[in-house]
Amino acid sequence: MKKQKISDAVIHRLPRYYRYLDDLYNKGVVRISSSSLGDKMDITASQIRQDLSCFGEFGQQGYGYNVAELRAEIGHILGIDNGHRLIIIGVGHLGHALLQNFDFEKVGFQVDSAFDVSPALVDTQIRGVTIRPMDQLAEYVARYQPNVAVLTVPQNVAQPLADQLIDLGIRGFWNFTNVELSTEVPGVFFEDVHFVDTLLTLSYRISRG
Amino acid sequence: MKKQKISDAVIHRLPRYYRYLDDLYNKGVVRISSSSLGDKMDITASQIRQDLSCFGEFGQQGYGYNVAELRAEIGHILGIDNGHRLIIIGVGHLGHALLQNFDFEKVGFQVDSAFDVSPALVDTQIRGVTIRPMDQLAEYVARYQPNVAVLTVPQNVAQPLADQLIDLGIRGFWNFTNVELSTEVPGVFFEDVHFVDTLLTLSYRISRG
DNA sequence: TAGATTGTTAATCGATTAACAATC
DNA sequence: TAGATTGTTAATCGATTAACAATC
Repeated sequence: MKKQKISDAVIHRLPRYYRYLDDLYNKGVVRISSSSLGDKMDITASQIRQDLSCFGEFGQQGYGYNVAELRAEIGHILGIDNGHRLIIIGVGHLGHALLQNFDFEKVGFQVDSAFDVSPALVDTQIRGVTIRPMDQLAEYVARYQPNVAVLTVPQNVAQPLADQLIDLGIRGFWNFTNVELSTEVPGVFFEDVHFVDTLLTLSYRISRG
Repeated sequence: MKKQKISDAVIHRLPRYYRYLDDLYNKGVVRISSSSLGDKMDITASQIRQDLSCFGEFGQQGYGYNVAELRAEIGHILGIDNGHRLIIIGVGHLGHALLQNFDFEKVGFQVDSAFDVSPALVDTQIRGVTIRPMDQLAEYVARYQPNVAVLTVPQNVAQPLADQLIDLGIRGFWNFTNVELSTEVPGVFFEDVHFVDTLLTLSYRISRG
């Protein structure tokens, strides 16, 4: 096992490994070799072994990898068992879609609460999560200390809101607004989901492909 | 200008360039140099110039780039002016969110129609787009020949639906289901939006950061 | 045991950065 | 003109692939 900085390229492949292993696991597959996993995922066996070697030794010569075990190991590397607690800010159509359909528990996140400005939504529940008014946000975060916030709010309020939440202790942002967020505070991470970028990539490919 | 295969790394930076240039354009900025754009975007001036050189010469020595012009050029490279026409399949919370909030026109896509199985939704309109029943999908696509489909449907129907739509002429898929789609047919492109992957990346970072 | 497959080192390939002549 | 900044070539850096000894 090499102990060094993990490259972004490797980090971005980890969730994909996890998805494939989870799928194999659910199908009851017991073992898999790097080469057959590579075939499925359309990458080289070498790359899989090289990637995994950043984190430890999970296989066995002549056998390959135990699916359940490797799935659990990668889940652990990804922090799935770290008990993250999150809040959803903005329960418009998108926030609603996430609350209703996204399986947060499966990837180790507990949804503590949701917040919205709309009086019609406040005090209603979606899938057991209570929607609270925005003006209770600061107090709530200060008291219950969730560590992640999902931002499904209008663009213009995103950065000031993030700044406020960072002060209150939020350390991760799953950002669905179309602006890139940033902060000077160390140890805070943003994951920006830019819908526009992926649609434009598609546009590029069908235009030139 | 080098004429060769454009790498994925470059392609994935193009939408981000476009976003920044669009922002500068809207702010009325007239010119920008590769170094000041690099500062804003937190990448090197060299990389910007190298990337752009794949597609042509858009700057001027001693001056830099004209913002409006470069924005238009990159938009053109991305195929924004190609008159893409798309349909949305599945008008649950997510499909609804896209229909209601996403500015398709701004990136060169016209929303022709939407489809859903729910009788309650059929024949209603969202932002001027009529929702049609799923059993009219094949006939509609065959007749009106849209080229892109947005998939916001349950996982298990995604691949067979995609296969059917490819037969009918769809060439690009903006796929929001959590499965990776594929096809043998050449010239068909999938852009998978894996929410799970980005949330897991965030989990990794806050767990180790 | 023999065959299969790992983890790791070395080789290759590609992407990023630096440098600079050309020139607006 | 002098200063600024491009487009491009060369140098560097990092990521992917290949190869193979170790070993289950």
